[in-house]
Amino acid sequence: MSWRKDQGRSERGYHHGNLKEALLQAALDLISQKGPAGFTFADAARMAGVSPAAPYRHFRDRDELLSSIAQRGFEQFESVLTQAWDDGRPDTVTAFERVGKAYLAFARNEPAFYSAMFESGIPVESNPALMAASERAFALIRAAAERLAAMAPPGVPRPPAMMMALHIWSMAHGVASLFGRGDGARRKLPMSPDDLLEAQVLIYLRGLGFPTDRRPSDQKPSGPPPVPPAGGSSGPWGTPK
Amino acid sequence: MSWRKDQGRSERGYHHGNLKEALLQAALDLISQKGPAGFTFADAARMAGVSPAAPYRHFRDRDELLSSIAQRGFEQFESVLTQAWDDGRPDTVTAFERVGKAYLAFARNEPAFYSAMFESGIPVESNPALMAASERAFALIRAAAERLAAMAPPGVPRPPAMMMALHIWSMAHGVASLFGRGDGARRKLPMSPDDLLEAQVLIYLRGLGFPTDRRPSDQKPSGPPPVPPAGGSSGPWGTPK
DNA sequence: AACTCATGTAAATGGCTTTAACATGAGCAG
DNA sequence: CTGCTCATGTTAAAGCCATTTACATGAGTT
Repeated sequence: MSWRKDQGRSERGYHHGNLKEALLQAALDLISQKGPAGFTFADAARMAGVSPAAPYRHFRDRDELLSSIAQRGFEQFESVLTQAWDDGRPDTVTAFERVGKAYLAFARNEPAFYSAMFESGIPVESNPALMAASERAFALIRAAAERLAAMAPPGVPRPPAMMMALHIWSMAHGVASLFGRGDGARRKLPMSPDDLLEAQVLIYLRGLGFPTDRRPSDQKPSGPPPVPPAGGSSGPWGTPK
Repeated sequence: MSWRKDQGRSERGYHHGNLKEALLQAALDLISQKGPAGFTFADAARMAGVSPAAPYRHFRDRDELLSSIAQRGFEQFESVLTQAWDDGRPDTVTAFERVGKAYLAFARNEPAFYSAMFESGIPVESNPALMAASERAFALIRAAAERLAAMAPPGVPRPPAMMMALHIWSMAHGVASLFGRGDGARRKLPMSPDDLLEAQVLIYLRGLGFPTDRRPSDQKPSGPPPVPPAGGSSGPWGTPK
């Protein structure tokens, strides 16, 4: 299977054979190097070994390529989050935290995707497919929030799952975009972005009345844990770790 | 005072007289219209009524102009937050919420500044003046967090103010950049960004053990309010408002 | 073998960025 | 008032991009 164009160099007939993929990959590389702004259509073409006009056979324009990348990004994002969620196993809170870490890991490991998705300035709502992909990703977060909300302690008004989902997303996105980028993060922190987010989410959940000492105590809100006395000896922020 | 170049039109000698300011203003307009990416140096020059090369007498290049704008943005930002904080009057929690609203208002009303500050891709750390301005703005948030932390309920480990500040900033930035932009916000919400953030912060503070029923009960943690039973009848999210 | 259509290329247009050489005129020295 | 000088503008030009149009290639089909 190595007979076709090997590395876009000399060996390649008139036709590339897989240009669309090559362009997406090239763009991804370029974006991770120079940001979504620095990326140029011509560069991607050059990197794929074709003329500057060739990409137009596969993408209406530069923005469409960017949109495609963002869309793929959302798809991978959804996939990654779904795996992390693992349908709430072994228990809802643990799984939820895993999702948070997966979120940050994605932002860190796939800065190109992440910036295409959230910082490229492309109008998400203008592209139905893109928006659908985006919503599928968010749906995972919402589903997880739903499960969390369902195990809210009894006797208190149950928090709207949608609101929780939006809050969680905001926290994750806030941490990721302020501190968690692979690009050598913008600012110095007293703790890792992962820890920062984890503490934040735990505090938030505690604020909703959830027990946050994480045990497989799921599905069993029988013993009324009304509210953990707000910080035993193991708060969400340990001693200077 | 209206004799000088009035609107960059015909009446203007060889020299503009105030080009630097005019360029900054023009860039600001352009960015708010087309985003930090769509903004072009040449456009700004045109808008100011000068040749495309003129701006180079005032800014090394396009990026320096962007940095200048970001810096001014941070300065205004700091000013706005400082006013909102009002040194914690009438009480810490109220003032704190005002800061949150001011944060979102800034992002909404000054999208050009906000995107130059957080989404233009300019490396903050490379420009000392810019970074300093950024840190002064953050210092305000940290100072407020410090005050909040100081009034933490007794008997529980006091949360690190720095961590709180980072958390609050993440929440505000997360909400602002996901939902709170003037550009017709990216997604539909069941509640306003302001309410979303307020609820989030309240839940978070409650998670830290703070009383969140907001009264001028400051400075007076005498009557031990250990923890409000996590959601009386007035949770941070009212009935569908 | 001839056809056709997707996929590439070449060349041209129009912008933008940036630089270099030149022009203006505002402020200051005499 | 007369000149000088330097900050501030202008023109012109090089080099890069995006995008379009006309043309070329060749893979798959008939």
